Amino acid sequence: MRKRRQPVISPRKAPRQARSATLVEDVLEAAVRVLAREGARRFTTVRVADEAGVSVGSLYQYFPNKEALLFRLQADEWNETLGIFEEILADRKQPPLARLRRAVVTFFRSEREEAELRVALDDAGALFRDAAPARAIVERAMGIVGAFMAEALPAQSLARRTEAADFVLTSMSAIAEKVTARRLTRREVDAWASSCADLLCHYVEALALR
Amino acid sequence: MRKRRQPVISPRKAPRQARSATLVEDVLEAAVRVLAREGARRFTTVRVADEAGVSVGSLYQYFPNKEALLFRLQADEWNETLGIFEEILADRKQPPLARLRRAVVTFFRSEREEAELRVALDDAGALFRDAAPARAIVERAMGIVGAFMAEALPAQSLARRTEAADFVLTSMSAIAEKVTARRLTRREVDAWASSCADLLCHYVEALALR
Amino acid sequence: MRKRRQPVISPRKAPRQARSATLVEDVLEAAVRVLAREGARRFTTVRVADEAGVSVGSLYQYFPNKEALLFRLQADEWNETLGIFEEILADRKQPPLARLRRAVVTFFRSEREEAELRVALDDAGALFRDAAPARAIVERAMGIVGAFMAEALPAQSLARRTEAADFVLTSMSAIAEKVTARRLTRREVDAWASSCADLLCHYVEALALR
Amino acid sequence: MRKRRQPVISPRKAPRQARSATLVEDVLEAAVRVLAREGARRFTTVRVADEAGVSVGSLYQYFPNKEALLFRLQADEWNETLGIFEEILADRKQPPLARLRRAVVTFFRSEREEAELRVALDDAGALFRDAAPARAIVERAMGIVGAFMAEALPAQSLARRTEAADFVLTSMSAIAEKVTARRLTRREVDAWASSCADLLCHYVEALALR
DNA sequence: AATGAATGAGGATTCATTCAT
DNA sequence: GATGAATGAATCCTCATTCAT
Repeated sequence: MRKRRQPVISPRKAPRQARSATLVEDVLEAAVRVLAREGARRFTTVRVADEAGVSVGSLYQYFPNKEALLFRLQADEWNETLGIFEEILADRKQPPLARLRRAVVTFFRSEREEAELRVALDDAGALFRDAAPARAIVERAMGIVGAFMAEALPAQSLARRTEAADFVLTSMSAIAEKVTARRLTRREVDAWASSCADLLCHYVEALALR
Repeated sequence: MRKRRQPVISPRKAPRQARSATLVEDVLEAAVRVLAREGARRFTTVRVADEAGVSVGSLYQYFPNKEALLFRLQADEWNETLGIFEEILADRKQPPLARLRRAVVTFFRSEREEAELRVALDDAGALFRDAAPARAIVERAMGIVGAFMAEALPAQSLARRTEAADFVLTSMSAIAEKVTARRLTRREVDAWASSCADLLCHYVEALALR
Repeated sequence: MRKRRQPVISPRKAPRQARSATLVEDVLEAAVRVLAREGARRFTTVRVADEAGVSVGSLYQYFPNKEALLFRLQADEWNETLGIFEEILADRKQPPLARLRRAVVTFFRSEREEAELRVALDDAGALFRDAAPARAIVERAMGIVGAFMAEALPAQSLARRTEAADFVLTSMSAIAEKVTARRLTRREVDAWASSCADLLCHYVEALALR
Repeated sequence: MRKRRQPVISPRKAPRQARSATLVEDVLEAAVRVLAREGARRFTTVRVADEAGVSVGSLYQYFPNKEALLFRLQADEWNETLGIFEEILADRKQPPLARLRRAVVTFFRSEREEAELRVALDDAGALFRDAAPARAIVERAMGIVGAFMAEALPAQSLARRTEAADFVLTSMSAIAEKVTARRLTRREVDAWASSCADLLCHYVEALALR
C-alpha cells in the first residue's frame, strides 16, 4: 500500500468564545444529521456547513479537514461509551464478574443505540485507524479494563493482565459492532450480550485459576 | 438513512468464452494489485482496466459497476476461506471440538493472510452489506456451521443449533477481522485464535449440557 | 522556503489521433486567448476548457495540471523564437558579427510580438522555473549559441566559449524581456536591440582578442 | 488584456504614532519571514498578521490590501539598493567610469543578497508593474543615474543622457535580476558584474565620443 | 483603535460511466 | 465485441476582506 499522507485529525484551534463553542456544537450535530440522512458517500463539508447554517469557511476554522470532523464524531461517541463502561467496572460494591457482565450488556446496548452513526462512520472513515488521537482512546479503554483486571486477577502478572484486558475489550467490541450493525431489537441484542458476557466471564475465571 | 439506489452487484453477464473468462480473471487480479498498490481511495475502474491491460469498456462489459467488481473480490476471498473452513469442520475423522479448534485457528490464519486485501476492501466499500449475493455467502457459511452443530449438538433443536452456528460464526469472524487488521505475526495471531477457540469450544460444550 | 512539490510538467499522454491533436491545439489556443483576455489571475483550467469548447476532463487528459499547460505555452513560444534565432546564427553566408547583430534584432522583435503572452506567463508562472523540460530548452539555446561561438571564437577554449554563450544569451534575453514588457513601438524596440547588439558584438570582439 | 482593477497600493494611512510605526515594522518583518518560510503561494494576510502577533484587522488598518503590503516590501528593498547606488555614483572623488564599475558590482551583490525575497516577490505578484508608486521609484533611479550621466557625458543633450541612463539602468537590473536568481556564489556573481560593468563602461565611453 | 470570527465564491482536480468509432 | 476519449458534476479546501463586538 502506497504511503498516504495521514490526515491531520486534531482540532485546528480550541474554540475560546461561547459563540465558537456553539458553532462547533452546531456543526457536530449537523454532521450527525447529514451522516444519518444522506449516508457516508454524500457526507461533504459543504453539506454539513449548510445543515449547520454556517459557512464552510467557519467549519474549516475549527476542523482542519473532513477527517478531523468525522474523527471527532467517532471520538465523542467512543468516549461517551467508555464513560459508562468505566463507571460500571469501577463500582466496587459488586463482585467483579457481576460488574463485567453488566458492563458488557450496557456496552452492547449503547452500541446498539449508536449503530446508525457508527456504521455511517465506518463507511466514511477507517481514515484514522492509526491516528494518534485514536490511539489515545484505545489507551483510555485499556486503562479502564486494566484496572478492572488488577482487581479481578490480582495474582497475575501485569503482562498477563494487560493481555486479558486486550482480549476482553477486543472481543467484546468486535462482536458488539458486528451484531449491532444488524439492527436487532433490544431484546435480541441483550441475548447476544448475555452470551458474550458468559464467555468473557468464563475467560476471566479460567485465567484466575492459572 | 435516505434510500440509496442499491448498486447492482451481480455480474452483468457470465463470461461464456475462454477469452472472457481470462479477461475477468485478469481484471480481478489487476484489481487486487491496484488496491494493494494505490489504496482504496485511488482504486478506480480506469486504473484497474489499465493495470489489466484491458479497456475500461471491456471491464464494464463484465462488471456493471465498480461495486460489483469490489464485491466480487470480497466474495472470492470469502468463498475460498469458507472452502477451507468446510473441509475441516466436515472431517468426521476427528472429534467435533478438535475440529472446531482447528477450524478456528485455520480461519484466523487465512484471515491474516488476506488482511491487506480485506482492510482495503473495507475502506473501499462496505457498499454491499445488504446485497443479495452477500447474503448468499452468509447462508453458505451458516449451512456449513449448521451441519457441524447438527453433529456436535444432536440433542438441540434446529433453532437453537442455528443460533449457536450464528454465534460461533459471528464471534469468530468479528474477532478475527479485528485482530488480523493489526498485522500481527503468525505466532501472535495463533495465540488469539487459540484463546478464541477455547471460548467457542466452551460455548459449545456448555450448550451440549443444557 | 518550504519544500514544495514540483508539479509534473510533461504531457500526460501524447495525443495519438487526429481528434486529440486538434483538441490539444484548441486548448492551447484557448489558453492564449484566456490569458490575454482575462489575465493571469483569472486563468483557470475550467475557463480554458470552456473557451476551447471542451470539457475540463478532456483538458486534464492531455495536461496533468495547470502548470503543464502554462509551461507548454511558454515552451512553444521559446522554441519558435529559438528556431528563428538558430537559422540566423547558423547562416555561414554572413560574417559572424553581422549574424549576431541580425539575430539580436530579430530576437527583440520576436519577443516584442510575444510580449503580451510572456508577461502573462511570467505573472502566472515561476511555477515551472526549475522543471526539467525548462532546462531542456535552455540547453537547446546554449547549443545554438555555443555552435556560433565555436565559429566566432575558434581560438578560445570550450569553457570560455560556453561562458560567452551564456553571457550573450542571458544578457540579450534579460534585456529583451524587460524592454519588450514596456510595449514600445517596433522602432523603439529596434533601437534597444541595436544598442544591445553593439554591446554584445563588442563583447565578442574583445573576447576574440584575448 | 481586460481592464483589471488596479489595486490600491499606497498605504491607507501614514502611521502617526510610535505604536503604529512599530506595528507596520512588525508586519513588514513578519511578511518577509512568511514569504521566505511558506513561499509565495502560502503568503496570506492572515498568516502575516499571525506571524507579526497582530490581528488581521490591524494589518488592514495600515495596508489597504495584500498588494500594498507586497509592494511595500518590494519598494523598501528597491529604495535601500538605490541608496547604496546613489552613494557610489555621486562620489566625486573617483573618476566616473570607476564609480560606474563599483556601482554595478555593488548592485549585483546587493541583488544577490535579496534574491530570495525578490524571487518570492515576483512569484507573489508583479501585480503593481504600472502602479504610480512604482513609477516614483523608477524616477528616483533615473534621477540618480541621470545626474551621473550629466557628469560623465556633459556634452550630450538631456534627451540623450536620459536615454543613456535608461539603458544602463535597464540593462544592469535586467541582467542582475536574471543572474542572481540562479543563486550563484558571490565570486560568480562578481564575475558577471564585472563583465556587465565592462559593457556598460564601454557603452558610456562610446557615447562620450559621439 | 483593535480584534478575529465569519463569509462564500472560487479553484484545481478526479472519476464513474457512456457511446461513437 | 472492444476501445478509450470525452464528459462535467462533484469534492475538498483556501483566502481576501469585512464588520460586529
